[in-house]
Amino acid sequence: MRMTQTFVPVLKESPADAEIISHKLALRAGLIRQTAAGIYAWLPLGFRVLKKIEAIVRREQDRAGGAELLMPTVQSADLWQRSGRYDAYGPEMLRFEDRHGRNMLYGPTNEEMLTELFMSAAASYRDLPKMFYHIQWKFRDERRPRFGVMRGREFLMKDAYSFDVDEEGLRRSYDSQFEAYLRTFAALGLKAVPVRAPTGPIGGDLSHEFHVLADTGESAIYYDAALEDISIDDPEAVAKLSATYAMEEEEHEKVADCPVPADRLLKRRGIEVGHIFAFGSKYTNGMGYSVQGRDGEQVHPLMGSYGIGVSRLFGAIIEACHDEAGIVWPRQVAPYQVGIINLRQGDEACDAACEQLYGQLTDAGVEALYDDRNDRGGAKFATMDLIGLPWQLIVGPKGVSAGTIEVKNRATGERADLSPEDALARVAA
RNA sequence: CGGGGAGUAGCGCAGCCUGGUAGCGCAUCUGCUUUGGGAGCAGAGGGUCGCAGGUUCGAAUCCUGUCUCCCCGACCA
Repeated sequence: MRMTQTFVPVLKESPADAEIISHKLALRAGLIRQTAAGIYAWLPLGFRVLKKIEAIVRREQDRAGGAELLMPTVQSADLWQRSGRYDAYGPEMLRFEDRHGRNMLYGPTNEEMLTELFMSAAASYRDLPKMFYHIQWKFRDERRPRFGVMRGREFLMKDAYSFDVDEEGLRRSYDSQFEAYLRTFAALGLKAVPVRAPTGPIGGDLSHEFHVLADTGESAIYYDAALEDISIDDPEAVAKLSATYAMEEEEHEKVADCPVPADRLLKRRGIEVGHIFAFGSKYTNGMGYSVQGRDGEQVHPLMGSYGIGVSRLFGAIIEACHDEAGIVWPRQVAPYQVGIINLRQGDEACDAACEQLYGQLTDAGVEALYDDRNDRGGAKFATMDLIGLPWQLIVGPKGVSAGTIEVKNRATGERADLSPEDALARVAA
């Protein structure tokens, strides 16, 4: 993509609305624009990142045996009245009427809908187990939206729902999501800590929150340093991790005797990006759904639900991956892998060198953003650092006449003057 | 929802107290000079001062109402 064809409205100064670094950078780098409190438009660059995050989440859900479907954003109130949550949910639920005066709502979650969809067609234990997921926009009318897309009212969420006949099955489903979460966050280039969570009003006895470590994170978490040594490739990783101490500050303070020796107890800040629950028969029982079991009796399937805040991850990644100059995208989610900076737009040799690089990268399937604007070098450097693509190819008259391209690694700052061939090989690796 | 703050050009802000028809920096446009880390000079364009009432000869400025946004707190992916 050429800079002159896309739309990357970068800002030198942070809009006064933004408070935290990820929000400021997302606005300054031209990734998002706020359109109302807690509601954002995703501009071309930001949208590419969001789609990449979503793709990684999807890949790991598929790997875990999830069946993807897509439920609507707008739901009817009846459904929620049947589960009893229409009144219980409170003003966080956005409610409205359609033209016929029917009560509708913009879905804050889909437990009711999915339960009804599946259970109305499942009659036997043979239909189980099942794991469904969808990635859809949701709306929760937060009292106070803040932190940009990390705490928006409209947000993109992956939510999965499992149905099992017995506790062992539920545990297997839960663990498969647990593992999928570990894989997802690792694939995004993030360090995430699974924290045992209080189950609260949802009930059940099994719940974990996943926190991405970032110095500016909202919550403090305490955990056993041993946790960092557990590899995701260890077949026992889930069991080991769930057995390792990790608690949010508030819960940690309630623990009388912390089982972790002081020298191994770490305190870090984190951003909650995922939450998984095993809540059993709450909905199937409440909504009167059962299947026929092996012995002929009717049983209420046991459910779990598993959420990942996809748009929140967007903010969390920036929060975890930036420096003074701007964003430093992990390769896996970068909107483009390579930025080409033409220092002398209009100079025949520079233009030709850039066009050739751009063409070769594109042909090789390497996503490249070519800054072909008629700007000065300084402005292009600042823009490229701000938007944080992993690699920069810097093309100037000196290098071109010497037959070299400067390659800069955004994360390390490392630079090298290479031949065009070597430069391409370097960034395509 | 309680407490606090803000709406003036695309962005950041001043002007308001002490009414007289709007200004600064960045950005934008034109020209010239520049060109390896957000260029210089000269010129130019752009604002119903959130909205609605009211007071006044006259309102960005004073009064009333209203809408929106932000921050702190309690709750959440």
